[in-house]
Amino acid sequence: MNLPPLIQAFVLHFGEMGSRWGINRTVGQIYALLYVSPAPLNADQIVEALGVSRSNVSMGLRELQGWNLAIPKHVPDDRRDHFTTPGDVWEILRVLAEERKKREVDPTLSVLRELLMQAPASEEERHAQQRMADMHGLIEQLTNWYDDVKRLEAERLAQLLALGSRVARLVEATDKVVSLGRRKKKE
Amino acid sequence: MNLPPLIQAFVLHFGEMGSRWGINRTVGQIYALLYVSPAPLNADQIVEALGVSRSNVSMGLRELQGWNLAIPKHVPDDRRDHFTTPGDVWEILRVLAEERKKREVDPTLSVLRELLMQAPASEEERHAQQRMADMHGLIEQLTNWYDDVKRLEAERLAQLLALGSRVARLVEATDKVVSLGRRKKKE
DNA sequence: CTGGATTTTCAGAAATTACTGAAACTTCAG
DNA sequence: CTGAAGTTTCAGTAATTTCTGAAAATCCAG
Repeated sequence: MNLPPLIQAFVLHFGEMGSRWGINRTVGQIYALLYVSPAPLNADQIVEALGVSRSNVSMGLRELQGWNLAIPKHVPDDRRDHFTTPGDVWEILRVLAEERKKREVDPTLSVLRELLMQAPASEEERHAQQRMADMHGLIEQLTNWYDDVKRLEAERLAQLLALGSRVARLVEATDKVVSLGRRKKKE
Repeated sequence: MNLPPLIQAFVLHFGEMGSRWGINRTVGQIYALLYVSPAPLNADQIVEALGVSRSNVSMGLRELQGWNLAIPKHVPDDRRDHFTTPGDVWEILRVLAEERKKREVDPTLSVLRELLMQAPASEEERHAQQRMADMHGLIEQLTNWYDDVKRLEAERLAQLLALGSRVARLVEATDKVVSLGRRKKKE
C-alpha cells in the first residue's frame, strides 16, 4: 500500500472496522479509499493503492455496489469503469440504514411473524411465543418509525437531531395544549 | 439439539443471524434460548439444549455478559450460575445500542478526531481531510442525539416513535409560533 | 468477425475464526 | 485441609471466510 499517511491511516482503520461491521477488510478499505478520493477511481488504481489482487477488488466493488455504496461513473474516453461513493454523508447514512435493515432486521421480522402464526404445543412454547411477540412488537414499532422518518429530507432530519430529547418536552407541552383545548370544548 | 419446534426455529434463526451481526452462531443461539426461556438456565442446561460443548457455552456466556445481554442470577440451593437476558425489550434495545456504539462507532470517531488534528501535506490530503470532517460532523450529530435521547424512559420513547415523522410537522408548527412571537416583540 | 483491453468467475491456498476435549483452576461443604 | 462440583483456559483441530492467479467471459474498435 502506497498512500499519503493521512489517507492510509483512514483506509487502514476502515479495513479494521470492516470486520466488526460484517464486511471484510478489503471492502472496507476500498470504500474508505473511494470516500476520500477527489475523483472516481478505476479498479486498477484501487489495486495499485491498496496492494491487493485485481480479483479481490473486483469482488469488493461488486459487494459495495450491492450495498449502493459504490457508484459506477463513466469517465469520457476511458473504457474502464470508475467508481465513487455517494457524496453527501446524509445520503450515505440513509443507504447504510436501509441496507442494514434489509439484511439484519427484515429476516428476523419475517421469521417472528411466521412463528407467531403457529399454535403453541405446550406451556413452554406459549411463553416463548409471548416473548417473541414482545420482540416483534418492538421491532415493528422501530421499523414503522424508520419508514416514516426516512422520508424527511436531510435538513429537517438534522433539525430534529439537534433538538434531541427536547423534542420530548415539546411533545409533552403540545399534549397539554391539546388536552386543554379538549377540555374547553367539553365545558 | 432437542427443543420444542417453535423454540428450535427461533434459536436456529438467531444462530444464523449471528454472523450478520458480528457474533458467532453459538452466542446467537445461547442468547435466543435464554430470551425465550421462562426461567434462568445454567450452563449444562444450555449444553443439553443446544448440543454444543461445555467450553463453547462457557465462552459464549462470557461474551454475552460482556455485552450485558446475559445476566447471572443466583438460584437458591444451587451452586451453579444461572443466566437470563434483560426482561424488558426496551432495556435490551438500550443495551444493544450502547454496546454497538461502543464497538462500532466510538473507535471511528476517535480515529477521525485524531486525523483531523494533523496538518494536511498536500492538496489530496486536504480534500481527504474535508471528507473526514464531513463524516465526523455527521457521526457527532448522531451520537449527541443518541446520548440525549437514551435518557428518556421507555414509555416516552415509545410515544416519540409513534409520532414518527409527524414530529417534524410539530416542530415546523412550533417554529412558526416562536417566530411569530419574536416578530411581535420586535414590533 | 478478429483481437486486444478489461472484467468476472472460480478452484484452491491462505488466513481467520469457531469449537472441542483435556487439563488447570476455583469454590466451598464437610 | 480435602475432594467433589463446577467453571475457565488453552492448544489443537475443524469450519468458514477471504484472497489469489489463472482461465473464461465480455466488450468494443477496427
